[in-house]
Amino acid sequence: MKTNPKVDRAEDPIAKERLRLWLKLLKASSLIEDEIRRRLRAEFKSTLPRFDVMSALERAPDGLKMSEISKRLRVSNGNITGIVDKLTEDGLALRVSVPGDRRANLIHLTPKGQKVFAEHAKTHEAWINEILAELNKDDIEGMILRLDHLTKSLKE
Amino acid sequence: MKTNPKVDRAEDPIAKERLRLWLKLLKASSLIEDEIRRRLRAEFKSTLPRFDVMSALERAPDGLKMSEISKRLRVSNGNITGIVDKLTEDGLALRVSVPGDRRANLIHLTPKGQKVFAEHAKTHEAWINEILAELNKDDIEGMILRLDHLTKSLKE
DNA sequence: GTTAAATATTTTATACTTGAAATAAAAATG
DNA sequence: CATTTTTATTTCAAGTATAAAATATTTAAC
Repeated sequence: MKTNPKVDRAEDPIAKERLRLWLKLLKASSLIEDEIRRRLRAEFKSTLPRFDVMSALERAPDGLKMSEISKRLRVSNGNITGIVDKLTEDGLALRVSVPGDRRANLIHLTPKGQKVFAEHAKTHEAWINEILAELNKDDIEGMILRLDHLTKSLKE
Repeated sequence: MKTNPKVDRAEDPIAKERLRLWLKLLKASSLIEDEIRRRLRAEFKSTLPRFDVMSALERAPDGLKMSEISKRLRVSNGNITGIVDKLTEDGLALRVSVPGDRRANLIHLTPKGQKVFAEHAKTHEAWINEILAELNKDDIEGMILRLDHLTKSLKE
């Protein structure tokens, strides 16, 4: 059986390189993410989703609607319901009803939540600094440039 | 209250850059990963963990022990138990007992599993090629180099 | 060769995640 | 102003993930 290289083997060599890049990007990202999750659990008995929600709330002094949180973190509404429930049980967040719209709530960090998050955020930054310590300024700027390019191209 | 800039504000400017890099790395990686999960679900009614397990099995013609799968994918044993259970129910994988060690099993892809995975893998590669289409050879090689550097530094 | 240690896997409790369905309220349409 | 559509959120079922405990078996130590 004859094969026509133009058709049967038409794979770009560059397609394989793109796949290789993706696998390496995923691996690096997962290694770091797993380590952060591990430390959040061990040091603070917390989790990355909780950290992410608190981080979003921290930057919104007037509170955020549930749908706004899920939009910013790109996760489902139902997911946010559960995480905010837990934060509320732990006294870290509050649902405040919106006058004039009985469907919605504005979620706020409590003062305790602000205090807890401030500590977590500070430690988190130190962890990342430690984990990425081997990267110098050129490495960092080089990667940021290319990641910006990539992320921009992903949004269409 | 006087502050001493050498102590109170001792943050490296580079620490902030490392954090910025991490957030961008995580974002790019999550965007791609979410898209792949979405397509696996929509096109194949499958999931990324199932794809990953089948991919590991495909490269091991003699089968893999449960512990070997979880080691390669860096996930817990219990997790692999559940995924292999599902693959087995669907007729895609098999547990084969190891003569001389009644604790262990070797997990294999069935012929159906091989066929299904071959199709998924081919499509997956095309998706990545499409998703990363904007990246040229220089971008790709530049990122691969830096990611290799990063991943290497993460393993100590 | 019995006891102790290590290995292989499963089970359990808890948490995260999604998409889809359900509920409720507000806004738009006719 | 009654009906439809949109918006906001929760609930649900199913799958994914972990750490820790439980089982079972093998290997090592004495």
